[in-house]
Amino acid sequence: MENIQENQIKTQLLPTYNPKIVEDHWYQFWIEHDLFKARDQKSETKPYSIVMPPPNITGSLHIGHALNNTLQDIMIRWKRMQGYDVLWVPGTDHAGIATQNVVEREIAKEGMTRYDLGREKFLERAWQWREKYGSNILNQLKKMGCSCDWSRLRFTLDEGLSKAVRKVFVSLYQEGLIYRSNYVINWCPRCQTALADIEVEQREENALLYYIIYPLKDSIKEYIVVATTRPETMLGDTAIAVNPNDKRYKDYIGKIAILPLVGRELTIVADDYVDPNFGTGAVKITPAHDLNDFELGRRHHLEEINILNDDGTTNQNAGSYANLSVQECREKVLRDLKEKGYMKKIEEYRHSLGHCYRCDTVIEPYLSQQWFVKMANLAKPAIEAVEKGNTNFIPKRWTKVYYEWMYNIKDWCISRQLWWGHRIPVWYCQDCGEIIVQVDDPTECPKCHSKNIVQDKDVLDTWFSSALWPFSTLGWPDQNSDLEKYYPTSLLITGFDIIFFWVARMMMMGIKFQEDIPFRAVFINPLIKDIEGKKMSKSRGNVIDPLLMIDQYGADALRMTLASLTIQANYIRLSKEKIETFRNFTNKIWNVSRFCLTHLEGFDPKDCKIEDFDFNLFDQWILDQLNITVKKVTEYLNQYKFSDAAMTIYEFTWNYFCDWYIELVKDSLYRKDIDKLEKRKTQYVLWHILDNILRLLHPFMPFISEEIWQKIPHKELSISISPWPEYKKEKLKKDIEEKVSIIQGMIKTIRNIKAEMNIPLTKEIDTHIRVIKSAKKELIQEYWPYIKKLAHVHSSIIESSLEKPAYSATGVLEDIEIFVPLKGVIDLESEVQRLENKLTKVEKEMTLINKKLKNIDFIQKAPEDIIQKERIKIKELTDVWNLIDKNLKALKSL
RNA sequence: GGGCGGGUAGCUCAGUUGGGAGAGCACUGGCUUUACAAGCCAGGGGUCACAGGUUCAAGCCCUGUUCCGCCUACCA
Repeated sequence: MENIQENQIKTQLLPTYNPKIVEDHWYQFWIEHDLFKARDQKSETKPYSIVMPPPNITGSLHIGHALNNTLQDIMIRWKRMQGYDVLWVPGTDHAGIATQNVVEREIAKEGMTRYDLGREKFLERAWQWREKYGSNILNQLKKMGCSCDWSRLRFTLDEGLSKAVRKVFVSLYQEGLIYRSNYVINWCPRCQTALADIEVEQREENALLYYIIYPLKDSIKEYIVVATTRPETMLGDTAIAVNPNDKRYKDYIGKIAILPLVGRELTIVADDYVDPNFGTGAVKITPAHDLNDFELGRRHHLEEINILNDDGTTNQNAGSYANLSVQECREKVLRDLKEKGYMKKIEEYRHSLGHCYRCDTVIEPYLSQQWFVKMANLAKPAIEAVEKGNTNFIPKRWTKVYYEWMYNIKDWCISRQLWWGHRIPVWYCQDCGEIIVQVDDPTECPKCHSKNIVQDKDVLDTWFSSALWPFSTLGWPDQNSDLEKYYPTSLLITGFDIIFFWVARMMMMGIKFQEDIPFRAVFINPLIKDIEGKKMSKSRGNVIDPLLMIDQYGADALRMTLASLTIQANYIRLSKEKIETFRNFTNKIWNVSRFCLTHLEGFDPKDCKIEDFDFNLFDQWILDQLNITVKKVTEYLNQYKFSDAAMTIYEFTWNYFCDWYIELVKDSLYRKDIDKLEKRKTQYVLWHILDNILRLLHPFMPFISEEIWQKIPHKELSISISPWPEYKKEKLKKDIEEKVSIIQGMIKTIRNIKAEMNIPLTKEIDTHIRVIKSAKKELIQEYWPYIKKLAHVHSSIIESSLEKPAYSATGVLEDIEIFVPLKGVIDLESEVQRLENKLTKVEKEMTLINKKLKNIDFIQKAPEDIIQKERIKIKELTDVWNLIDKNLKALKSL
């Protein structure tokens, strides 16, 4: 607390806002006072909960995290201010492959592989690494101002979460929804593990299509030609397939072909899978290295020959081609085929190739024994939940993406040949062959009581534990009040790239194990690209580092920028310049607050009786505008329109409060002879508006709003637990806005004349104002001091009838004429030109409206109020035109 | 092949039910106006991709065309 006060003295007078001496202090303050902590089951308060998409422990905060967590924090802080019992669960993900890669690289520096260390020692190293670096990203989130409940921090490999993983696995296994099978899966030879389909990135590449001659047995002349992009896989061929309706090959079906270089006999089979129009219409079949071939092989009971080792080199099944990398093997096979005359031709070809999403290595389809989850039945209720609207995607179009994947869902390969992760809770009895699947580690085989049991070597896909995140983090499977109170969570915010990986799987697991959806809404935030629309990447050198931006501009500026960009699109473009805009905004807030603070000296809202105050036109106007702003911002946040919400506050603060209200009240604030009550009233409005701006701003810009709010009179300990401004439904006085707009119009018109006549704004001038309507005349007279001040006018005549001074410039506002006598100063020609330009503008508008009004169909068919509007418009424009024209003629006759 | 998103000011983008084209940045001119030059004041700038249709009225609804981006699919 002392620190903070010292700090306030330091910052009080600085003319520019310095986030560096403010941000850490307030974060510490919030933490010290437990302001981010959710209540508990005893609290009756309505809950609002979000579970954070857990960043990888290997990760460092990038701009995508910054956006995602800013949006969550906005919602969380907003709901907290609205009085909800708010819970934002933070946590990290153990990231199987990524972490293992990092630790392997580390021990490689010591000249070792993980196999040198052994599983146990390797895992020790991995945990050490995690202890040392695994919280980096969480500390970076604190820099962002994220108001997570750190007392509920979770990690996917925690004891509790691991228990949840085991319980889910065992339960799904017992239900027959998890099974073990030999299947062609995606194999990353570098990571040496299986990958799920969606972990493979397809990319189009230039390749070659090789046409290879396969001779027929018992025939010297006849042969069959097959086309392939992966010639080395021929070593695992066990058949050739043709389409049964392909006349060209009718006589070949059932015959035997000889595999070149190897000599293996291949049956020629008929199958509908083969497209007669592609290649030669004949396909080599390699069941162990191609999914389609595998399935065809099963239909025709073909032999499955695996020619690869786990590391992607060829095994003994490749014969004389053994112990080569795929590339080396391909080269050797091609060389030999050409040499021996088996290569018919080679064509250039473009096709898509799978790459590992973690290390980009080319994926090999690979036959191996893996664990799978049966998805179809799990998907069904998860689809229904969205169809019924129990869970809503925002923007809505993402529902289609979700459905598309869910309808075509395939079984999920969940075993990974890694060491870092949740080890599969399956044990095999070495004596009787029993398979033991249970939550707790067994000590003996339940069937034969042998102690000779070994656990499955594999670990589970990281996403398997992530899928449980919304309930495992809340304490499941332990009976626990958090789960009861905060599940289903209120909202999930994430990127569209993990709708399949994560959102869909959480939906399925949540519904399966909690019998309820995991979240009521899913907001899909856009992905950030650079200003040219290119993806940010280290190799391109176009990354914007959020921590650097915080250092340069402050966390608030970054957050507000990100919020202001968050429209409901797929991509948004970010640049430093955009952040600068909002850094400037923080400075604007800082300075208007400095202004307010100097005028709030000695002010205490407790001394105020609002009934005693006589709010003038501008007071009422700014209070109304604030009220409208509160309504808009609240509605926008309700609809997750972050950009609109942010920009509405921005506009009110800058364009209404700073540009107009502050300027309008300055005079009375500086006046020495001001009435005490009058002064207190003005102070009250200043305080009230500023206080509300800060509270509206707090979810977006938590630091600066707290810093300033603590300096103005306030009740609560922190702005973060002060109430969100409420919209007051009372009818606004209709004429207030109209009156203010006339006064603003007068000021702007005079300023415009000055600017266009090259007169400095601050040069005092005289004006003659002709205003016929007495109500308007009185209005202008009443508020003349304000117009005089803001437009820098020296003296004025305001009459319903007066002569236009001969040598003068003219401004027209509706039916009001403003003359600025400029004898000796005015350049007649340029004033004529100026008025003519204005006339042209008005004429253009009039033409459009006249066209409408002359259209009989319009008069007959358009609604009355629309027609009326147009008539009023044309009347006003005509008046303005006449006035300008009259003055123009007068000028010309001089 | 299938699907989705988008083409509005020089740039980045708003524009909810059809009814006077907006913002930020950039640009131009002026300003030592006592909170702020990270500022203040004033201003210029758009055939709303193209073609057709519905309508009294279309940036918005419908059809077609075109260009860009993304996702997805087992054509070897």
